[in-house]
Amino acid sequence: MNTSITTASQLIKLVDSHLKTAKRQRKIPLLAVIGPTASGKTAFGIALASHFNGEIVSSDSRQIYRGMMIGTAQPTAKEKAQARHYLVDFLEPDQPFNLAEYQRLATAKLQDIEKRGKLPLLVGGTGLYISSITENYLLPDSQPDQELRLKMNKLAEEQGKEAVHLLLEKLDPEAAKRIHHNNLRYVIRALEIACRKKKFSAVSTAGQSPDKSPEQSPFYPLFLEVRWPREILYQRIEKRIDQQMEQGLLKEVKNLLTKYDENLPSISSLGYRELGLYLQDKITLADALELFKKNTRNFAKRQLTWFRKFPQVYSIPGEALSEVINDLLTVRPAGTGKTARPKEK
RNA sequence: GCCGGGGUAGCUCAGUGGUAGAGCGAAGGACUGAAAAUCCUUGCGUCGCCAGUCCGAUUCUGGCCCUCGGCA
Repeated sequence: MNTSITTASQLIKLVDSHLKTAKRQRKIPLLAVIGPTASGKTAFGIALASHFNGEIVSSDSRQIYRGMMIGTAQPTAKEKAQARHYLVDFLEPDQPFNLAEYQRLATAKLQDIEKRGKLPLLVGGTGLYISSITENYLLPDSQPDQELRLKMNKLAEEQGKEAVHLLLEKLDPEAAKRIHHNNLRYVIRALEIACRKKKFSAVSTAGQSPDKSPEQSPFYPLFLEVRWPREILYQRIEKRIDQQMEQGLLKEVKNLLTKYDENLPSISSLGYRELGLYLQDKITLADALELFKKNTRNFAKRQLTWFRKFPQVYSIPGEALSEVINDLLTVRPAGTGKTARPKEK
């Protein structure tokens, strides 16, 4: 289901009623601002936070890294002054990070915000991270195993990806059926889980598909999606990349590459990878920018695919966004906290 | 104006007397510990226009239009 919201008053009404329902259900209300890259989530999130007395937890897998402010479009200092942000700009680019850790950190932060009487917001475009919170993923008890990953990657190189998939077929036929043999990354992860289950077979539920339990989630999310016509979105992506270049993205990338390995997940983010190719003289700057833009468009498309599966989403047409933001920021007289959520108990 | 190359999918091009394909792009999809990652699926388009030959032409012939290169 999908409903369109075009004015601030509609939005305020919607949020107020959502807060009431959450209270009735004894859950923590959560505003989840979603949308593809360059759709305007950051500004929208800040306006919501400011209007509803909220604080923002990022659900962006790349804004977590330090020293990557331009390329990942982290909130600026000015924006951070308008609303508190968490899980942004806090991790060195060579530090490992993963879904489980995100889920743990984000959950704790969101709960903490609520305890302090503020409204928690989740703002960002990483579908997997969002879902892990809003759908309450129950992650399998299986740590990443770097040694196994290396071994399996080597096996794939020597004997082909099918060889690795064949291994999975023996250990977990169900998972093997679900995962395409070319998707080496997924196959290896499934092997990690399968090996773990084998060791602790007493408690395993073999071959079960991944689990979630939204009913038992502590949160009651309201999805707000910023939506643009496809062509306009692509124009915005192009424009933003040009702006990032003007802000000195090339210098930022250069700086990171002198310190870090180009194969790190952080450094292989959009823009960093393409500009890295240019800095290594492998392609021209014009080609790098074109590739950067194309890859970003493709990424936006994947994000949209992910968001389509959320059951109930309220969409704000991009054309109406700036007025909504403006109204959110002006409706509430500054400092009175008049429309702030009343604290229960 | 003359000589030559070419006009086929959004782009670059391959190809055949029985109405066509590859790469790129694009679109759609999957996704539970690397996720801005990783992976899967999808190609009827007046084969430049008009006429002729032929059972049949995108493929051959003629004319026209357009385009690129060379010479003027």
